[in-house]
Amino acid sequence: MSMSGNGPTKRPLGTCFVRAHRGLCADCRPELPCVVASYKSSDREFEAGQDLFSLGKPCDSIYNLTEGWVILYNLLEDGRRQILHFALPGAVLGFHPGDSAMMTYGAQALTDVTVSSIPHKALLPIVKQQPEFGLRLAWLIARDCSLAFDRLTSIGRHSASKRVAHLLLKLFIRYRAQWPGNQIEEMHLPLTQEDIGDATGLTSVHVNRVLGDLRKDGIVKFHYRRLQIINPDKLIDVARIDPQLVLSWIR
Amino acid sequence: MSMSGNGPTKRPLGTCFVRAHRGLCADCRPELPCVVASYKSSDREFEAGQDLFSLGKPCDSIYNLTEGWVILYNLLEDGRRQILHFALPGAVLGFHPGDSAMMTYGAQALTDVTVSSIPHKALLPIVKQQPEFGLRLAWLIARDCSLAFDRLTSIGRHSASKRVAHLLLKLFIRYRAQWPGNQIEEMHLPLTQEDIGDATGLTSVHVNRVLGDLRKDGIVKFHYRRLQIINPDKLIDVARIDPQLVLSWIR
DNA sequence: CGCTATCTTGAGGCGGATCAACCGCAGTGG
DNA sequence: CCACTGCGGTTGATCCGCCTCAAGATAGCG
Repeated sequence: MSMSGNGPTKRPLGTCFVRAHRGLCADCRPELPCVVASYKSSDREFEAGQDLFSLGKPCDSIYNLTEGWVILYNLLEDGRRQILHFALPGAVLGFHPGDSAMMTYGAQALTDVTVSSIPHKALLPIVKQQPEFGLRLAWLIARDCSLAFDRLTSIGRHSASKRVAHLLLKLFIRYRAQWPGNQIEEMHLPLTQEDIGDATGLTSVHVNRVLGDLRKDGIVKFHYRRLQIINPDKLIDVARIDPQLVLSWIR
Repeated sequence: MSMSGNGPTKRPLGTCFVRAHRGLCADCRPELPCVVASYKSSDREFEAGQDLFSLGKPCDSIYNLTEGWVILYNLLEDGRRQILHFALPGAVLGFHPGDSAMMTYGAQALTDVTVSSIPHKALLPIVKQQPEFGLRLAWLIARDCSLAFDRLTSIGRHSASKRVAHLLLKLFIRYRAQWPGNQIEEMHLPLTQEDIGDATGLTSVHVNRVLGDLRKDGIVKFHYRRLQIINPDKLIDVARIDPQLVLSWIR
């Protein structure tokens, strides 16, 4: 279940095939020389459904996601789940506060996934050789933190339909940002309605009703992991996101 | 409204007066040489209620909080608010994704506050001189991110009383961690019930009822900004936090 | 073709929001 | 000294959004 075949139909030739994933590697931000090239990072692959690391267990490496979708999640003792974050290519995973501490959340591959891993022990040497690496790492983590704050506001203060709309819009924009210059209004979104519920703090039953409403209102269709944005303006309105801000994301 | 006079009554002499605030400065993690000493960071003060930076405006410096409490928050168009994070001494504020971008959240001083500020422009030179600085920065931000994930789970999946208990317990533990070796069960918590509501996604009315229940059950008392933990074990149970984990925090 | 995961739809209940008083207390100004 | 004001907390009545439980329907897959 890779991302291939799910992409947009018309895609500009040339650089756009090089995904702008903004990770730790060399092609991400040209103005900063890259480190990973000089450090022999080892690639790993995970199948959809596998855990990259697990809740309550130690994790001795950080992962730089190069292909696929990963969710970070928390489990409650009664089996319910809260999805904390959707990681897209470029994300850094597993940089935890405190060396060799237990992870306080898990990471599961939503699709087949490839990552390059760097042991925690290697971080200090890398940083000494390439000081910019540390800043870039901080920058990537700060972005994830900002996304977490965003979802905190959504879950804490918005109604069900706004939460779902917000989630879909954000994922759509983040996905699209990986293929700059590309105009799409449809994408493969590897989620079940249960996943959407776990991310928005709702039950899958209620997510289903909300999606039905959004479809009836001609805003979005989400059916069997295919997301279509029918009316972007309405979606932005329902998601309670500043249109100005959306423009700045799209660039 | 400084923190003085609010501290615990019996405090071990000696090192415990040096607050372990784990910030960017030299006394935070002895194993890593510090940077800020070599960079002439400028101190600033803010009064309680003032904004360190505001939602939708640019912010050209990062702040290292040295004294006081700061909240990060979001405002909705209808005037409601979501508190995203409580920053305690040692925290790094204003390191935003993307240089000179608009802040997507605001920061307000809950008490009188002192910070040392470092312009964004100075970060790259600092990192080049002291590479560990970048790692420490990333580490601090990752910790905040982890706390945000924690609250996401609480708000998304727990009942009102669990959310409130979770918040109070976390704040208590984080406050106490600043004074290691100190046994206290009472603290000055500079929050209103409205603040607690804005942090937990509840209304102040409902927070009031929940606090009443917690008081009746002999778990905690929170009255006019004074928090007393009556029954820590029960609180840990209600907050749905792994007792093992709590122990590891307390050390 | 049966099995399982996912989606769909309905009925009923509850947790927390909303609306609306009222209290206690600290200023503050006459 | 007391009236006035404002903030924060307290309490009650009512309402509604979302959860829960339950029973199909549909799609994907070996």
